[in-house]
Amino acid sequence: MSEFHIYNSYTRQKERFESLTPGHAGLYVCGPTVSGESHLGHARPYVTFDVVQRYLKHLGYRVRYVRNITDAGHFEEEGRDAVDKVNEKAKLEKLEPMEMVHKYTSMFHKGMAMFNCDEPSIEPTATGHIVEQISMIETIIEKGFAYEVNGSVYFDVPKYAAAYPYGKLSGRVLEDQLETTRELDGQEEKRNKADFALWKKAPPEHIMRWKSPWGEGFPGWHIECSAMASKYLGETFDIHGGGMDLQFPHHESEIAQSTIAHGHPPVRYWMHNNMITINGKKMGKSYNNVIKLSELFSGHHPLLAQPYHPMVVRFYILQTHYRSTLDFSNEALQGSEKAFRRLWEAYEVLQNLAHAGNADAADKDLDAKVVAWCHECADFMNDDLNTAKVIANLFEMAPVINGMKGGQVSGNALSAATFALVKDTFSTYLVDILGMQPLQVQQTDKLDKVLSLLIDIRKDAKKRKDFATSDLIRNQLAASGVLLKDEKDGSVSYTME
RNA sequence: GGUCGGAUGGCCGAGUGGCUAGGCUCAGCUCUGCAAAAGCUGCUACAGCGGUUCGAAUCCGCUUUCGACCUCCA
Repeated sequence: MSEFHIYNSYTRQKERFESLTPGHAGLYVCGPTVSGESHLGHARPYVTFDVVQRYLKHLGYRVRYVRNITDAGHFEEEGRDAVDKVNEKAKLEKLEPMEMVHKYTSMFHKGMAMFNCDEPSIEPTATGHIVEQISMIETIIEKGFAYEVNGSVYFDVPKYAAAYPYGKLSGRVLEDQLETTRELDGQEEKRNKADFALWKKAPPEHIMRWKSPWGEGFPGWHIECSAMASKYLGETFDIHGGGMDLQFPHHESEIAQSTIAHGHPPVRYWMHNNMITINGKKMGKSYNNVIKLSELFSGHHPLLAQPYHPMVVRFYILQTHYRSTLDFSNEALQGSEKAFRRLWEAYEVLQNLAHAGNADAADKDLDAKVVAWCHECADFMNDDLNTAKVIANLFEMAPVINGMKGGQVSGNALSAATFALVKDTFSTYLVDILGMQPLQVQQTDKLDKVLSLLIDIRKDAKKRKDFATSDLIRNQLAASGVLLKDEKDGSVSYTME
């Protein structure tokens, strides 16, 4: 595809992306609830939409990327008491709510940085936008689609559904929702079971509470995203992203609220990433099968055979299409680690490779293939972000690059222009768009000098056929995580684990 | 129960009518003092049963089976 196409969850088909304001693109992604540490499952949407954002920039758009921090408002409905989720956890940990929110927000930011996710342009917090949320609720009440009961405000879903396509996004029928047998808090207050809360009255023990026209309380489940998205991206904006599990009720409610408040639907393209599963089951708090990011990076978890570098995880995620489920296993992660090491090394080899300078390709067939592989990368990205195929094409070129270094492919096989195209394709796609970084930390000069010394001693030993010494140096260094490699030309390189 | 989406080689995972996806593993070879790396070669699958078609992993139907959502969830 020669233009960017996105699978729109709302229409259930691929559509050509066309931004509302030429040259600009607005992207909103549902961010984390900072009442706990992020886990592997959370990494998927943030990596996915980081690539979306990077690709839009690559296409020349100026992107405003908004990702919220939910630091209040969502409440759990366990048992009879509706409690603010943030509030409850804070009590357990004997932390001030803001203290805990800060802690997990900070951890989240560190995790995102390790994944090399670009920071959003705006990262609004729910607690910082209570005024906007109240104002939006007032508008909905004025328009007659919400009602107040006992200090709480509910959205009138059946009334909305009579005039608008409620349930279209999530493929739901309102009648089914009305038959819910589950006992929910505040159910007796609602006019209809399908109604959802816009504002909840705070019980006395609730710490997080704000004054409102309806008394002291806190915002309902979904209003924060609608209020903040419209504030920073406009009443209609281009892309709204998030996990598939948010389609209902979260995103469906967002559409309903915004449609009433603003008179039209809020989002032009809905994008939903699929879940990460573990042993075939979704990774989620309710399944008790989560692997937290810190556990993933340290390897301290019963299900982990080893630690995994954030870049390995990122690569693993991008090797699969974002709308497919991705099953976790040590075997798969280990495979990705090896694969990524090989691909990145090919990229590094490419950086240091000199081309013969010939204008015409000596191997026309190979040259044509390589050119096609490079050009296809754009088509794959344009076809609903097929990062898996982009990576596959980069792998196709790895043997060519390594072969040019090792002598299996002659230095003039490709034309100078094609060689430059390969270099550009790798840095553009692997680094800029997929956002990959090296696994190794940059060595310090001092360490480099020490290693050079050891390498020289070993070279000398090899000359004297003193293999006992040369192998001792190599093996001891390997035990310390420094791997020596004898190159074909007699030089020695090293990599660090 | 309702709605939706899957079932691809030892493993992971692309792919909506015809062309070897790719990665990892494994085996053999080349190179190498040995090793590692790299290169080459091999392993050719689409849950089952019908149907449409010159031709189906890909379209249709049925069966089996797994999962997601319907409740906070990325």
